[in-house]
Amino acid sequence: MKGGKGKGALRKETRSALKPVEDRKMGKRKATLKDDKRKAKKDKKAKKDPNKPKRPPSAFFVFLEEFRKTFKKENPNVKAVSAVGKAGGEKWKSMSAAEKAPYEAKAAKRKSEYEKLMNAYNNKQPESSDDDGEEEESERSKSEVHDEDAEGSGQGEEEEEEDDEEEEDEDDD
DNA sequence: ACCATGATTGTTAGA
DNA sequence: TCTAACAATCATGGT
Repeated sequence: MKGGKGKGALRKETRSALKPVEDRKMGKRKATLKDDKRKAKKDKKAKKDPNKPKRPPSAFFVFLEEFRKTFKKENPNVKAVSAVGKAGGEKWKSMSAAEKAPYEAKAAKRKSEYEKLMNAYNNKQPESSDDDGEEEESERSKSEVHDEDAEGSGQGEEEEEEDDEEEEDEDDD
């Protein structure tokens, strides 16, 4: 019985309006970034968030990290970051879902950590303090960490088992 | 001297 | 629902 994946019937018609900006201009999406970044340093109002967790790298980035090494190794002459991006993106699309699976898995894990970090970050974030009152919240909350090696937490260090991969449904329509 | 940019795709959060 | 911007990287250029 392979009824295991009957859900494949109709994923979702919402696709109707999926990707309205598929080929949206790749122009600089961070145009304002420059302003923002600079402002952050210049303006104190834009408090810097040292604790602010950065967005977890997507499967593509995870793959890119490794790809970069290889690419640079075979192309030590190439110094343009865009070169790696292009080559990486091209190959990424060339990879099969199964191949990207391990990368996605890792990316998913990263996200888990991101959520956790976000939790701590949220904790630090003061509840909208009306005016520009810089309130240095003493973070003695999480500071009290003993040695909780008991671990148990699901997010333990998991050894990467590259050996056994779970090839799942490749969709055999 | 230092910061932003370029290019890739994915993901996340805000409007 | 949809949009926009950011995540890494690294040499180079502009101010």
